Amino acid sequence: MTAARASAQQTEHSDALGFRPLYRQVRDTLIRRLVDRVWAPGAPLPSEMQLAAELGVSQGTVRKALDAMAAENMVVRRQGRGTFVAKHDEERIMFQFFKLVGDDGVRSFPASRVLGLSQGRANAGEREALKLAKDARVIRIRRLRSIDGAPALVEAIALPEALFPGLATMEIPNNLYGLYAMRFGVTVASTREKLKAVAASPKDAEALGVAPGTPVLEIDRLALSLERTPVEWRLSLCLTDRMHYLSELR
Amino acid sequence: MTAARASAQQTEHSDALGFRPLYRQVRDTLIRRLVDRVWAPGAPLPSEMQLAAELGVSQGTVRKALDAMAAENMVVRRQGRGTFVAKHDEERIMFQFFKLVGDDGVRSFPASRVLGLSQGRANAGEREALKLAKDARVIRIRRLRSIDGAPALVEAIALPEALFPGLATMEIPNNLYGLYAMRFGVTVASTREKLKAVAASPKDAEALGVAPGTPVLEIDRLALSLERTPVEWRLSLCLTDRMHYLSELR
DNA sequence: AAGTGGTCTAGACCACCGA
DNA sequence: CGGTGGTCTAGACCACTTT
Repeated sequence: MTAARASAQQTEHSDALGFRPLYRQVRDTLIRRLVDRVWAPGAPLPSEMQLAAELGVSQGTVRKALDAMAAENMVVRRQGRGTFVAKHDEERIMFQFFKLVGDDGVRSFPASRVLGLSQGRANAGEREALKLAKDARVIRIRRLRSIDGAPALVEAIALPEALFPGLATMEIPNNLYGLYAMRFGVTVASTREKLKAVAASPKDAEALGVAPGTPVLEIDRLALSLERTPVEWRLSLCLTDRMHYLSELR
Repeated sequence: MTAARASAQQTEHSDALGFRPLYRQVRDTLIRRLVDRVWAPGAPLPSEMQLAAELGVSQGTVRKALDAMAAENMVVRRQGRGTFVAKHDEERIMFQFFKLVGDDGVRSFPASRVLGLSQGRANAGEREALKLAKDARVIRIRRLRSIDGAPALVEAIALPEALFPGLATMEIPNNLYGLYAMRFGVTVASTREKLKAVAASPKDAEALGVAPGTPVLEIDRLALSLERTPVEWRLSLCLTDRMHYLSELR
């Protein structure tokens, strides 16, 4: 984006249908750079003044773009220090994507134990959820997660193999989203969760150490990248006798 | 807030600890007026220019306050028309507070049938949830809600009697939040929901037409007013065989 | 045409941070 | 102290809606 941009924007203004404000174009340009890893997670972006000069817009316009990105948790702004690319550290995941809270109000991030790991052709459900082609392959992970040693949930995770080459041979960390970001350049920007109450199957009940048929909270989660493409499909079954899923609506 | 305000704000700027930006003070002033029903739900607020002149600040500051309130769903802004006080019509409730969606992706607002209505001293749970004094009284409503004639959920609702005098003698509409707003001047601005999977009790199972012990989704919802005081406590038990609770996270 | 909110700019000053 | 983001102002122009 150069000085020519500003006038290009003028013509876009005149367009009958597609009108995109300047700050939105700036936002999209910056998101593009985040996707392209121009700046690493945790690194500071150039200052508002520098970006404004480079992109040929006013500081106020850059500010509005950055404010929008901060509202979407893509960057973090710190007064007096700068604007930083959001990181996927445990704390962020815990508060942004992990909604399970102990009934005492304390949030605990559960430890994980991998129960199984496999690869293969995506089945119909996986293709549907992850929007994959007919012959695409997936990596599957099954984990048991515990809090204070007590089983809390079992997870079945499906990943497009194309996005995560070699993941199956790696050590699987507790914080998967950090791994996706660090090793594969994939940023989880949003999730869509469908919740149901179901009866635990014999297999899941055994893993969780409860009787088959025990009511468990099923969380069907699809994770999307910055570009809004499906990145991970995760089916979790949670024991909710000592914890709950917290949802705050405004 | 008059011209004197602007200088008062200057001194607040100098305060070591309590620093409140001008736009936030404007926002709080306007929220106060919403609470006091200076403008009815659905009515237009004065234009930005008029508010700016009246409050002795610039139009840009009023704009920032109104933008913040729009982000909190307190007002609705419409280009070329004006800024309006948010209404509690069915559509808004459906998309803002009602997160149950059919598995086919279609949202249906369930019809209601009142199963019971009573009044009395608040029990320990009700006092705790609604932050009531020891001898406070509550109104209790029990409803069965159905979609296409099929039972979908049972609700147990508790309301502080002090906030809703005479409600117990009224016709109970399907959209309770609209009633709270219209007849009692109480606006539900946000909710906090705790979700669990539980086994249906014999009583609830009978109401829902399922076998006792069937897994149901329990939604423990506390509704807060604009001033963030508890207004309603609602315990819902939902059948999730054909629907789910949708949660989108960014 | 008039009035509304939406965008964009430019400049001033303030609060916060680290060197 | 200098640099960062945060607030506030003022004015111009644009897009949308109603008259």
